[in-house]
Amino acid sequence: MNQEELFKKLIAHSKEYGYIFPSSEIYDGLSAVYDYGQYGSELKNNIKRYWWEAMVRLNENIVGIDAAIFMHPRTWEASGHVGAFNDPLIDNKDSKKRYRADVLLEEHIAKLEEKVEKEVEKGRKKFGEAFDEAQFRATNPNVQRNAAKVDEVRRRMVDALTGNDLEAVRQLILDCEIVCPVSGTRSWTEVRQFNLMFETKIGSVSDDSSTIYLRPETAQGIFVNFLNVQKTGRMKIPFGIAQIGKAFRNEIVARQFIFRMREFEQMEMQFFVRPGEEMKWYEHWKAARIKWHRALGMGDESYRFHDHDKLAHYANAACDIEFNFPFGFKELEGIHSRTDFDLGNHQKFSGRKLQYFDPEANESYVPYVVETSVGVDRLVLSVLAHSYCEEKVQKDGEEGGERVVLRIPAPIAPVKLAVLPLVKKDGLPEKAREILSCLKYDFSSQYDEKDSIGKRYRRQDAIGTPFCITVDHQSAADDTVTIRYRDSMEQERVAISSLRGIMDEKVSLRSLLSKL
RNA sequence: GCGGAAGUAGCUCAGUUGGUAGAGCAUCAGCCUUCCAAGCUGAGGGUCGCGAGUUCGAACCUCGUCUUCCGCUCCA
Repeated sequence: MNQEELFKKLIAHSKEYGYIFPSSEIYDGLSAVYDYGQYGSELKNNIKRYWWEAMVRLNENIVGIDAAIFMHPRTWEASGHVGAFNDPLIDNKDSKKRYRADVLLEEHIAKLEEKVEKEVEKGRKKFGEAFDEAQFRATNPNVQRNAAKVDEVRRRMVDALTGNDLEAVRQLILDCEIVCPVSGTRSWTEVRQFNLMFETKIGSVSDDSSTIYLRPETAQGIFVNFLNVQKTGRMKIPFGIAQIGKAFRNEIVARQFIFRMREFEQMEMQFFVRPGEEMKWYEHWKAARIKWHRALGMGDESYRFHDHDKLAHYANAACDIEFNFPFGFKELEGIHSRTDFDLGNHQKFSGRKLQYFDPEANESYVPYVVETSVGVDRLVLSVLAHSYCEEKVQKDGEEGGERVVLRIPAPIAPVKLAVLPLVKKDGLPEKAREILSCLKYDFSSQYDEKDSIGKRYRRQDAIGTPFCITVDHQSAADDTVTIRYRDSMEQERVAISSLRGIMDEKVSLRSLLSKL
């Protein structure tokens, strides 16, 4: 089975077994929005708890908050989202390719500059030792012409972009005679702008100043609370603030199931450090985060780092932790050294001093930030993709049928165990119910007596239940049951009284957290 | 947003040149069963993605629209 087929089957399986449904499906769904079903939400909650406990509980110097989705609009000016999330886009009608208009212009400018340099190079060869570069640049007509063009194009581009004049951007592309790299033609569409932030209104609808945004990232909720947390929590640098919450981006194209959604959930931790020490902590969190992922036991080779060559405007180092999805290695988590960009800008925009007095260094400063930011939905997808498995089953040594099993790591599985009476008579259901009523307080459990025992095992396999506890005729006699393991399909007989201890050891988050 | 493919029961699909919708699995009720799906009996479930048009008549033809997958594009 190739990866594309596997991905399709995974999507179908997720729906059929109550993990993930298209949003508002009875109205034909909503593009790139999905709902988590009865098992999906359990899985997601378990993943979030694993992260939260690894961050907040295991680190004395990290605390968690839950900031509002709505924030003061100035927040997004300070963060740069109002400016940078507006990309002017243009399509070529012949090749049907889409480009960022500003990138096309930048490339054109780069070409012109290259021409200038070539001309200078020619001059250097021609005049040898006697070459006076400044003089040459000032007098050579070819250099002069192209340098003037560069200046003019750049000036017009900046004017058009800052003035938000999209028609002028298009006109400039036409005037420069920029052609599509693919089709080689100049039939361009209008320039359009997409703001990736969702807008809504707060309070009186008639008041223009009431436009607010759904947050496009959770990080800003942490930055604006930096002082609140630092002071009330008596936090000393280095320290971190963690948060799990929804973020919203109106992506032009959002696809690949729950990999890129318009509404998604992030788990972020912003770690505040002394300026100059950020690289040390950047390396520290890189190591800590990959360890966290690998502790899930889905194979070390499923993860890799990808260092960013092109850094965002706020970062001085950045990398992704990528997971091997059915559609290739893609970003799961980002680790960024954000410098003092965010706190510094909020300080500027709010007029409030966002500094920390460091008693050791005996000075005040705006702390530097190292961020870890992971997509919850992507984690869910990585778990499902890695867990989904179709395999042949042997019966009495002969080839039997096939089974579909979700090999979800037990500590995050939605259902931990199912209690099954071997048959629906002879007092076995009663005994099974008794066991269930003891275990259900500690573990997410199910009870099933319908159909043959084999069929019930398959049902539990399909939703990823790691353990089935089967009550048989021997159970009534000596108070033992069998534990049937999802992955190996093997069984083991244990005393009923030992069940809780055994289950706890196998399914508690402790088993993951202790590896960190 | 562009191009390609698709949309019929919870899932996988059939459905003749247009004539009032079917199967398997799944689900539910009951029977039978001492360990890895597919034993027996019965039941529920679909205005064929949605909306128009053509037609005496549309799941089928035409147009529009929504959604999904693939490619392009984009991605703090």
